[in-house]
Amino acid sequence: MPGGRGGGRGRGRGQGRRQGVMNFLRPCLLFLLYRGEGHGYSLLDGLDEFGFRGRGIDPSLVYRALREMEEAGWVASRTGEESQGPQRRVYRILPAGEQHLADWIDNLRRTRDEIDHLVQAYEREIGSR
Amino acid sequence: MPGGRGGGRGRGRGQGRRQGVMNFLRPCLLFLLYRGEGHGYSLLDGLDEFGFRGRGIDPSLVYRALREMEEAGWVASRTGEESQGPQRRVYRILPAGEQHLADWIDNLRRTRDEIDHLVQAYEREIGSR
DNA sequence: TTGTCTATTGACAAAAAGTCAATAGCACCC
DNA sequence: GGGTGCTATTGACTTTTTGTCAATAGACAA
Repeated sequence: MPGGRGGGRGRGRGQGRRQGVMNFLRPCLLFLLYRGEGHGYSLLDGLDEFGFRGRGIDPSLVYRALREMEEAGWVASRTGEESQGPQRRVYRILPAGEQHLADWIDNLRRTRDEIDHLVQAYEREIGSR
Repeated sequence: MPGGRGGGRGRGRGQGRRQGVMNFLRPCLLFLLYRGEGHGYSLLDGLDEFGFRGRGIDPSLVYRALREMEEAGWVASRTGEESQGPQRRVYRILPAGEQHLADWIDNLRRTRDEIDHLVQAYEREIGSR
């Protein structure tokens, strides 16, 4: 996603949107859950590995994504785990979510290859000038 | 862009949106113009190379993208070229557009690598189970 | 009580993307 | 001449996606 992986806050309300970032967020979250259950903020921290540096995304976006995936039946949650503040809502992946993740990874491979194709075509064009 | 590169028409008005597709469209168009000027429908056909199969995107989206890039100062157009129908509007890239394309390609490399990172992390996780 | 940190939810608003209508011009056929 | 099909472009309505920030809750410390 061109320009879609930048960090930092937007530039005011609704401007400078990083395109497709939520679209990458969901597979990242699903994968983190694949590795093990977690709650909102712990998953937010885990996103560091995928380019979302230093809580580089608004926490409410994480919660929205988790809620949507739960509504889709890919993950389930329970409340009750103690924390330093309010109780945590802990999410875990479901079999349907694992299947969806596998499909998503396939799509991501395809996407990666298509981006690569454009990059290489550009490099060839540059090299021939 | 997961699921965002599928072909074919959507499934009714506004449903089943292919996410981020316009976001990939613009660098593709800009690259095609980098290789040589063209008009709307010729560029639409040129997109075949990048996964937009068989005019796999609505022509009006191509024209919109071209218009926006012209407003941004990356490309310029002229009318007057004869066709089998109405006159064509032929687009060509400008120096600002070439610079923007170079930046965009850099971003795309980064995006490709970030997607690859997730894919590989998933494969490692699968392999260790 | 106030401040800070963890933790979650929600709603408004802007941006991005999709569909399809409308129009124009040429060639060909009946 | 009128109709059809193809090339070619523009536009507007609608839906979907994404970002910001407000609000609330609970624990702990000063």
